[in-house]
Amino acid sequence: MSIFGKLSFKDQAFKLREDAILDATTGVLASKGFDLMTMDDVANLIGISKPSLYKHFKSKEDLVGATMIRLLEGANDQLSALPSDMAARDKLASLLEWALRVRLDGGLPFLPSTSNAVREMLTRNLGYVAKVLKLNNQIEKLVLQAQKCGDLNPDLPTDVILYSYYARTCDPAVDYLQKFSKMDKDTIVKHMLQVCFEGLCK
Amino acid sequence: MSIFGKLSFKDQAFKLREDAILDATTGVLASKGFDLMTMDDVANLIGISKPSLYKHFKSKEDLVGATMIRLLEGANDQLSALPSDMAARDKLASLLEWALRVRLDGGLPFLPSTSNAVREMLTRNLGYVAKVLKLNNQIEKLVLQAQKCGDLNPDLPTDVILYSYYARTCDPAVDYLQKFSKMDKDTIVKHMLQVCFEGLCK
DNA sequence: AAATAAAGCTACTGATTAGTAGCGAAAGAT
DNA sequence: ATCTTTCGCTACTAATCAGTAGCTTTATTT
Repeated sequence: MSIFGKLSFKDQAFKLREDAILDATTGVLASKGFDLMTMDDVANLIGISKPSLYKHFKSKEDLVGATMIRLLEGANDQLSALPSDMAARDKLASLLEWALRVRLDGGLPFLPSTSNAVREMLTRNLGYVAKVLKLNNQIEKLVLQAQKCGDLNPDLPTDVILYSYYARTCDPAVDYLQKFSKMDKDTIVKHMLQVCFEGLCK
Repeated sequence: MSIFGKLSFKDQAFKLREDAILDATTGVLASKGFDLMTMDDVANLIGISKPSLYKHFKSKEDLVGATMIRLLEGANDQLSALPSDMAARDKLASLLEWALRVRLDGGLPFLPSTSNAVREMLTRNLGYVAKVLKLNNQIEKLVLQAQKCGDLNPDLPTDVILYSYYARTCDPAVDYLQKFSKMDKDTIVKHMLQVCFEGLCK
C-alpha cells in the first residue's frame, strides 16, 4: 500500500502539473497564437524548463493537440450537463454562451480558424478528430431539430447554420468589444447571442 | 522626350511589378497567414530573388502593410462607386458582398483578425491606420444612418453592429462552405449575407 | 567600343526556436 | 552509508528565415 500510495501520489502530482501546463498553453495560445507560441513561453510561464515540458508532451503539436482536446471535452461536458428537455435552440444558445465566456476569460476560441496549417496539424491528431466529430454530430442533430420546429431558419442549408454557429465561437467582434468598448462580459455575451440568432437587423 | 519616355516606361514596368508582388503577397497571406509567409515564398512565386523584392519593399512589415493598404483602397473605391441615393443598409450589404467575393477568389480577409501581433504591426503603419480610420468613419456613418431609419436594429449599440459587420468579412464559415460544401460562390454569398443581417433564426 | 550605371542574383549573417544530450542533485532501496 | 533511479536543468544542435554584401550581367551613355 505504501508503494501504491506513493505511485498514486506521484501520478496525482504529474496530473496536476499537466493541468498547469495545459492552462499555460491555453493562455499563450490565446494571446500569441500557435505560430508565435514557443515552448519556452509555456515552460517559463509555469517555472519549469523546456526539457521538463517535453517529459509531458513529446512535441509542440502534441501539446497544442492536448490543449484543444481538453477544450473540446469541456464543451462536451457543458452540453451533457444541459437538461434533456431543453429546446434544441436553447441548448445551442447555452453552449455558445459558454464558449464566449471561456474566451472572455482568456481562453481559446473553440474553432481553430486562425490558420490552415494549424487546422491541418490538428487533423493529423486522431484523438482530436474523434472528439471533434463526436461534438459535431451532437451539434448537427441539435441544428436539425431546431430547424424542424422552426426555431432556426428551415430555409437555410444546415451546413450554413452549422458553420456560422461555429464561427461565432471565434468571432473577433468579441475581442474588439472587450478591448475597445466599456461593456462588461455579460453585456457582450448578450449582444453576441442576439446578433448570432437575430442578425443585425433585429 | 526620349528620356522622359524611357523613365516613364521604366516607372511603368516598376509599378507593374509592384502590382505583381502585391498580388503574390495577397495569395501567400491568404493561404499561409503572416507568420508562415516568407519573403522567399513571395519572391519565388513571381520568379525574382529576395534582394530584388527588397528593392521594392524595405521589410516584410512594409510589404504586408502595402498589401493591406491596397485592399483598403479597393474597399474605398467600391464604396465610392455606389449610387449616392442607395439606402445605407444596402450599401453595407453591397460592400460586404464585395469583400466576401474577394475572399472567395483567393483574396484576403478585410480585417486582420488573425493575430494580435499582426494587428499591432499594422497599427505601427501610419498609412494603413489613416486608411482604416477613413473607411471606418464612412462605415460607422452608414451604420448610424441605417439604425436611425430602422433598417438595422436601433437597440443594439453601434459598436456591436460595427464590429460584427467587420467580423463577417473574415467569417471562417466562408472558407468551410467553400471547402466542404458543393455550393457555388453566389450561393455562399447569398447565405452569408442573409445570416449576417437576419441571423440564424430568420 | 569603352565607360558607367543599374538590376538582379548567389551566398552569406545573425537571430530565433524546436527538440536533445548529458550532467548534477535529490530521494528511495539495500 | 552507498548504490541506483529519477527528475530537472544548462547548454547545445539543426533548421528556418529576415535581411544584406558584394559580384555579375545587362543596358545606357558618350
